[in-house]
Amino acid sequence: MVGIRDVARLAGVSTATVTRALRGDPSVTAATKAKVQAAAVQLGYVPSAAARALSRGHSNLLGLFVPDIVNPFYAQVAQGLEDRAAEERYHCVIASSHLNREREQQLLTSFQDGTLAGLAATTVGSDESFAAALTATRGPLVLVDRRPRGFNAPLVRTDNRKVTRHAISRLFAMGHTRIAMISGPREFDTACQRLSGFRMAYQDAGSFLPDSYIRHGHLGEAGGHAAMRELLALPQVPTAVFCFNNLVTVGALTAIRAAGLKIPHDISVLAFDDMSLFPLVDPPITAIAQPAYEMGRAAADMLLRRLAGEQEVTDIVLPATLIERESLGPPPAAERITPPAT
Amino acid sequence: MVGIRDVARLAGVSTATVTRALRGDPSVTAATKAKVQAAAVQLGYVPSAAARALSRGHSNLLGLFVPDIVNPFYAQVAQGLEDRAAEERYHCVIASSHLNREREQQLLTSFQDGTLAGLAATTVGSDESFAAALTATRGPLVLVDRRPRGFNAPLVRTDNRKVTRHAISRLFAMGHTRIAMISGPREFDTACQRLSGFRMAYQDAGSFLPDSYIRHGHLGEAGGHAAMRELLALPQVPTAVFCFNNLVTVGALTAIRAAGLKIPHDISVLAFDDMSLFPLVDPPITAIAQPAYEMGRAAADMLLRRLAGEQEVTDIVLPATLIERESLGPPPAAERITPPAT
DNA sequence: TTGTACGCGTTATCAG
DNA sequence: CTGATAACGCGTACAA
Repeated sequence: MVGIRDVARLAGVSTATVTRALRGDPSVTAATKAKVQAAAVQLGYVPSAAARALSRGHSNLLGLFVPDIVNPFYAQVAQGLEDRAAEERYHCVIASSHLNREREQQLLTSFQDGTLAGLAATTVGSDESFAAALTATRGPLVLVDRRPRGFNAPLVRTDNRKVTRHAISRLFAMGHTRIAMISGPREFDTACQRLSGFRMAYQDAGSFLPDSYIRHGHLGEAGGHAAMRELLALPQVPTAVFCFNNLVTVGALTAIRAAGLKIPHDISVLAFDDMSLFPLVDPPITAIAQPAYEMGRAAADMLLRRLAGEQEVTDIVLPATLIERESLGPPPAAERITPPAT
Repeated sequence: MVGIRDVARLAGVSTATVTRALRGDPSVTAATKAKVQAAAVQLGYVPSAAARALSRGHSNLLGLFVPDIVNPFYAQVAQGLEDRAAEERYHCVIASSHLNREREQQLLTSFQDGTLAGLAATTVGSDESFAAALTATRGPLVLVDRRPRGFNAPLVRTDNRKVTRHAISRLFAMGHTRIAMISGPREFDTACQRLSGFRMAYQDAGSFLPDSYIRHGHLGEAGGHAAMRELLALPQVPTAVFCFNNLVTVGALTAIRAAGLKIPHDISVLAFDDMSLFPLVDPPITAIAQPAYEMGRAAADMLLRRLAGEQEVTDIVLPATLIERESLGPPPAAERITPPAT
């Protein structure tokens, strides 16, 4: 283990000078700097991260807590975060909570030990103890995608309501009157916002929205699948579905296929969150794409700024865009003739 | 910042006892242990990760270097690694190299500073300096998926040759005689192994394999796309294609679609690496699925074992499985009548 | 069983 | 511009 003292000795200077020289401190003669650097490379000296962290008071690690790194949306957020962090010589600790409270708590604890200089998180926990743990943290905190109740950390998100309203209006424009939504848990502000946009589109169209067309609390492929089955079992089957997120969409798609229905001929499908394979799906899926990568970058940026001393870090809202493919079409002919009861 | 001394004071013991009590050392009275724990929770004491790492000589962080965390294959590896690591209270630092040598070197340096206790990596670098850097590392190293030349670290991989040979034989059994392969870089041992299995299947079938049916050095969606276009421009268009990996498959699929060809009617497609959306693609893609999650777990396990003092850690080969869907079919009728010109 | 005291490798303060 | 030295917070021989 070659340490800073070895370098200092070889270069004929003090350890303090070594630090300064290596950090490029302007108050060091070019000559000394050269000597030190030469000694450092000759010895293959690399400063100890642990010692540095202990001395400086914080590490060069940014944390990212997400529900599931396998979900491409979060993987992209991670990529954005990492790329931005790398620019500042930071690295990323990525952890998946699987939407599990215990795991989240456990992760939080490991953050309290100062392993991380800052944390970007998409959490599910909204209970008191959780919020307390998250707030009583060592470094800056940034929320990604959604903000659970009781948190006041800055958030980076997309304009859920606006895009949703816009996208759903397209469906109405195509002649649909019976559009359903498979929504997420009521506690998710994202679910609320998307639902809000959905409702606004209904109002804009002057249509009536039966409660049964909104399936709350569905998450993941299984949730999407179950919700879609419920929807298909309704007396008045909807002619279009709006899915809360990518996984829910996949589940819904599977259910529709299992039921032997054709998209968009029998039913139209609109997804929130795009996926790289959506263009190749049968049929290509029309989706609302969130700028996941940019969200990750923005989160890292906010963290970095706070780490650099900046106090005023506020929410940032990024635009999502509707990517039109082929899963949206006019409602089935029969439906156009027989308007829905009620 | 509440430190160990505060806890010691409140509990009326020494710092040494605090450490021992908290670590569950058997040489501590149940009574003292209780006192200490009470004091610790009362004060909300959390040991500093940096101080601990400095003192113990290594952190509780495992590193994972992959080409691209957005690639679902690596995301699954990451998930497996993290899950296994979490069992041992380790966390994961994940970094994407984007197959970029410079970035890999940079990442390597940050590993040399002791940030990581161990490293699992899927690297591209095979040059001398890179190997040297990777070997002159602080903690144990495990290779995932492939081993570049010059490395002697243990590897966790799948039996590429065997599955490939098996899968390709299915194609021959269906009547194909003109099967092409879009392969990866020649330096990748994975490419060599899959190519080897491919060739063996050709031998088993007693068929002749023209050089033009093997496209070397293709990677990513762009690579797959380009290679597929070349294949489609051949005088004797192949009746089936085997794609090196998931991204290459996507690119090939896009090219086939752009050419207006139907799968499997006009051409059959076999993918290496499964993807969650393959069942929904038009048509559902038949793929060779690698146990990515298990590979990640295995890698973490090997690292953990070495960290626990075990010396004998050897390669581990996991089985891959062929998942049959609908992208494989008999060759076009015309082809069955007119055998390929040598 | 428990306490004392030192080491881990840097950084940063404060003289010079 | 450079050097000596005190933290940083924990783990652990060694002693009691």
